[in-house]
Amino acid sequence: MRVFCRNSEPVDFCPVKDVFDRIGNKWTALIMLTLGQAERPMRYRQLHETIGDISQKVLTATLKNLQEDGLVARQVYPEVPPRVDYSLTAKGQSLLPHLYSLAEWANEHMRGNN
Amino acid sequence: MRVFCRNSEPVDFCPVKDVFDRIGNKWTALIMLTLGQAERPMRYRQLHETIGDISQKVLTATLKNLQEDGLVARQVYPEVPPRVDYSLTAKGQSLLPHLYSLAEWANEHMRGNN
DNA sequence: CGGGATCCAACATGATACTG
DNA sequence: CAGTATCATGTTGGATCCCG
Repeated sequence: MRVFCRNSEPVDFCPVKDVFDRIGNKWTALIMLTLGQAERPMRYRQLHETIGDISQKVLTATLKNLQEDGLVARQVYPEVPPRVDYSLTAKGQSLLPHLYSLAEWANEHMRGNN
Repeated sequence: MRVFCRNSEPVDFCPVKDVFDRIGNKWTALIMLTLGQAERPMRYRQLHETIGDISQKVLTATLKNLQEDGLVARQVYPEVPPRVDYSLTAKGQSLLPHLYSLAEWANEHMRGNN
């Protein structure tokens, strides 16, 4: 099965391009790994503090995209103050091993030249 | 081995973030897969025609980055008209399987929602 | 607490024309 | 042929303030 595309045969879907379009931004992969490593769902603030440098706006937007892609589940509790939990969906978990192996590759081959 | 990072322990190197910083742009992964699938080195124009939509400027810049990261080798032949061949280095080839598995994941999980 | 709204700087990408 | 130079535009990410 061809997972990339050529110009000669016009395609509607180019797996390698599309997946990087989705998860190739600055924070997506790190957010997913962070959620994947937690045993339980994480609250918004917990996620924000764990990741660290990310701005509220971008964290919120990235989580929203992940939710739309079906990779992350968002659970709202009708409490005051509000509480929102985030966790990986089954689909999100299925992506995790690939992110890990990429990260491991980087750990072995990219130290020092960054 | 931890391949992602936390804010609590300041790190100089965050594999998952850094690898996506490098190969997470619009064309890098597709270029690598294209080079990886060819048996022989590819000329600049050949690469350009195979990829299709990419502009000259971006193709040149991306190849330059790949070269600086040691993922792609650039061979110049002192001919007229000039001839330049591109191929994956061993390091570049070692990344290939991870790109493939990501693309395969996309092929199975992302069709239709793009 | 978990955002939304706004404004802005930086960067990535693209179109076009030109060149050794 | 394989680029470079320039200009224009789109997109991303961040800072700040505000709100239920």
